[in-house]
Amino acid sequence: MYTASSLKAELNERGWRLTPQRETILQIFQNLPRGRHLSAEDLYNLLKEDGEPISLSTIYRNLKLMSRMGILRELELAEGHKHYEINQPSPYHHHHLICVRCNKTIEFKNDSILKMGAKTAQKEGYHLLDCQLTIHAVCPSCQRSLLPA
Amino acid sequence: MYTASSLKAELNERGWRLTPQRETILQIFQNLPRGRHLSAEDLYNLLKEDGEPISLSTIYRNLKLMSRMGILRELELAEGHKHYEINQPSPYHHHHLICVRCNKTIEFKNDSILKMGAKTAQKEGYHLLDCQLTIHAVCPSCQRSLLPA
DNA sequence: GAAATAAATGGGAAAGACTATCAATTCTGA
DNA sequence: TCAGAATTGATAGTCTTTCCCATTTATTTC
Ligand SMILES: [Zn+2]
Ligand SMILES: [Zn+2]
Ligand SMILES: [Zn+2]
Ligand SMILES: [Zn+2]
Repeated sequence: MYTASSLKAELNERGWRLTPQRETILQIFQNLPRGRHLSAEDLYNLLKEDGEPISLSTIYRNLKLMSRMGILRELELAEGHKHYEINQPSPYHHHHLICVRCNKTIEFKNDSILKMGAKTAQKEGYHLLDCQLTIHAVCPSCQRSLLPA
Repeated sequence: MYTASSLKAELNERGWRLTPQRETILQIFQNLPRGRHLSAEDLYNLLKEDGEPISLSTIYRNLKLMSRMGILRELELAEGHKHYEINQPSPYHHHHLICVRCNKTIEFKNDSILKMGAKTAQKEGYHLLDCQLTIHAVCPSCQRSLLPA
């Protein structure tokens, strides 16, 4: 769990700075309910409605930065744009089962997957940032529908 | 392993057709060496060089279609565009360890992950198409480099 | 096998997500 | 307090992917 000051420490370590925008973004994701994922646009609109807008440029820049730091996870839950969520360790770490037709997403947990991922990264000398099992499938209701594709 | 006629059967089942373009695309992916992944543009150029060009529209349409059918896998190996490879069953099925800085990708196998994915999909009544463990990390040489971000 | 029906292709235009640029602002450390 | 460096915000630009539609091709029917 990041606090403003632990985020600051980690940023400073790399010669970067803690800004109000970065702190706000971190807080949003930390308080997001389980199973909620935000796109850049979602976050932009959410902040605008809350009366503390952040420019889209800054949002895109920081979503990428925080993903590269391992603070956020970058998810492909729908076509055309990415979604983000906070990257949590073992008891909260989870994966996604996605319907490729309607994008209905189910989260599920499995500790052994994270362990295997960490082991694989270590074996190759890679520094682990995120480990996600993504299952592409067709949900029950989309199976019943006779719509094409 | 798909043949032209098994692909035709599967297409016809859904009211679709086997075209020379679809057959060509399937062949390309089936003959691709291990560890090679193609973007839409890669495939377009490859076919053009081979003297049997297919339009970009058709390529995009069919990469999507064949992914939705479970014949191809849609991978996020680099930012900005997708990569595709043939979707193979258990002994050949594999996953990806990706450096988020230089996109160096290592493939690795793990049968238990596919089993877990299949089990999860089944439990929720989803029809499985693809199951991929994606590990985002920083490779050894990028760890040594002092470049920002 | 020819005609009718429906699906697929190709080409170009369009959409839409993301990035680059740069002047103005803000943070940090001397 | 001041200089140097990083960050922001606004906008223009890039680039992948989708849309549109006339033409072509595959399948079905007679
Ligand atoms: Zn999630
Ligand atoms: Zn669905
Ligand atoms: Zn692969
Ligand atoms: Zn690297």
